[in-house]
Amino acid sequence: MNIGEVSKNTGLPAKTIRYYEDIGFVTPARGDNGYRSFSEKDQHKLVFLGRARGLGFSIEDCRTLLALYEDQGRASADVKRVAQKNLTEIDRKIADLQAMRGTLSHLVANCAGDGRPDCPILEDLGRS
Amino acid sequence: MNIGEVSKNTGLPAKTIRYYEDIGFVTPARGDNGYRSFSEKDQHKLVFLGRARGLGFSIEDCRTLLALYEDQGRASADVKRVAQKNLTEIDRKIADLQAMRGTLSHLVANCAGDGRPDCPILEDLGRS
DNA sequence: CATAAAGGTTCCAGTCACAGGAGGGTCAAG
DNA sequence: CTTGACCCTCCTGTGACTGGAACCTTTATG
Repeated sequence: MNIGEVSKNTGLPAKTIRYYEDIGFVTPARGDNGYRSFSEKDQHKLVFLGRARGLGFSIEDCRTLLALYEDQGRASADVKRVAQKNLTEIDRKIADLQAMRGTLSHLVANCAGDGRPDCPILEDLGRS
Repeated sequence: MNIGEVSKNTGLPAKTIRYYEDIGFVTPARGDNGYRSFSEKDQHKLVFLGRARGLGFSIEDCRTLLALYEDQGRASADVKRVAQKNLTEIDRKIADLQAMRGTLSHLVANCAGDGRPDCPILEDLGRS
């Protein structure tokens, strides 16, 4: 398969797939014309990576997860630890955003949003 | 004031303050020794910026907000629009993270996390 | 058969908002 | 006089791609 078809099948942009090759996630064969030639296995790996990224795993975590995926002798504890760490990080990000949201929505609600210059949003940002 | 004191007062790293000068947020005077010399007003701007960044506004939005802050003839509608856009963006990010969290917490909860290789997390990522 | 569109290739630069570090100058205390 | 704490500029790196230039190959069409 050429990169375009794999892109369509996996939902990953061709640019991203080339990048994933660069960083060693896949090593597709090459045709006589220099075009990448992806196997089913390559494509399957890319689907795996797309899902892992979609769950917020970093590239380095994806590398770990992919290695575990291909290691039949893995311990599920190793997988769980990586996932748990990511989950904790996601919770932290959510909490940060909720805090921002709390303050910001309050300020927005109290701003008249008309032609006058008085604005509680700027007052809050500039309070001494 | 030297950059160190301003850093302490504002909570912003000196590196960040220099960066904010680079991008035109502040233009502190310079002493004969080449050191930056910050006025109260410079410091106040930096506090403003630190708060705005803390509420998730992008650098470009901060630029807009700072300009509005210093424009006595502003319309609060302009401020509100910027803030509302940021709020919408924050909500989108929260929703994305909540979706990840939902899937991931479910998978983590179902993973034994022991020495055996069977793992619902990898099974989900690798499903065909 | 010529050509044009669509797809492929590499390589370099840009994104965002800084952080780290090298290599140096300046200032206050002992 | 030296030591250590500041300060300066300039360059590079971060994460995970994305955009674009310049070029080659394949496929469809007149």
